[in-house]
Amino acid sequence: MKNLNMKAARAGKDLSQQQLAEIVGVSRQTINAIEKGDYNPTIRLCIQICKALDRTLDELFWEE
Amino acid sequence: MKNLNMKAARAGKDLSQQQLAEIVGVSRQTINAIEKGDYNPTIRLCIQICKALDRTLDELFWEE
DNA sequence: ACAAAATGTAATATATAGTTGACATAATGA
DNA sequence: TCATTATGTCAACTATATATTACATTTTGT
Repeated sequence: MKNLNMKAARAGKDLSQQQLAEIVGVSRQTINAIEKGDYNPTIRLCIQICKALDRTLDELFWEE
Repeated sequence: MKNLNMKAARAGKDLSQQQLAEIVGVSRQTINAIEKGDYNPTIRLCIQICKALDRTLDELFWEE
């Protein structure tokens, strides 16, 4: 399922997928795939993304 | 680094590594490795573990 | 309308998450 | 003390997260 929280938080920081990818040290495609929701990143990458976007794990990655 | 929060939460539910592994559908070695801290589980597994232990991602997996 | 940037999406390759089986030691209870 | 269960750890395997390259489409600014 799509990660719209992450997309919104990234937009709120005015970062492109490319820019976020560079900050957290992964490829643009990885960021794209996570937002698109068709895969399952590692917790360390999630934590990196949270720190880059000033959000918590629960805010960006929790799902019921 | 060791995940003592997870170890404590599991103890609080009186579950063995084996039992938790069965609940979340991974091997006992995987649970052991996560608690021992020498690797990087996927977010979906983290969420499964959180649900099994009635904790949130931030409570069990956030790290400064 | 045009150009540039951002995003979506393949295919192939590599690193590593997670499995399986096995064995050793530590902890627990009868 | 003895048997059982829980935990730690290793080696070899399989599945999948992530990289790289490439190209198409959509968005944005002028």
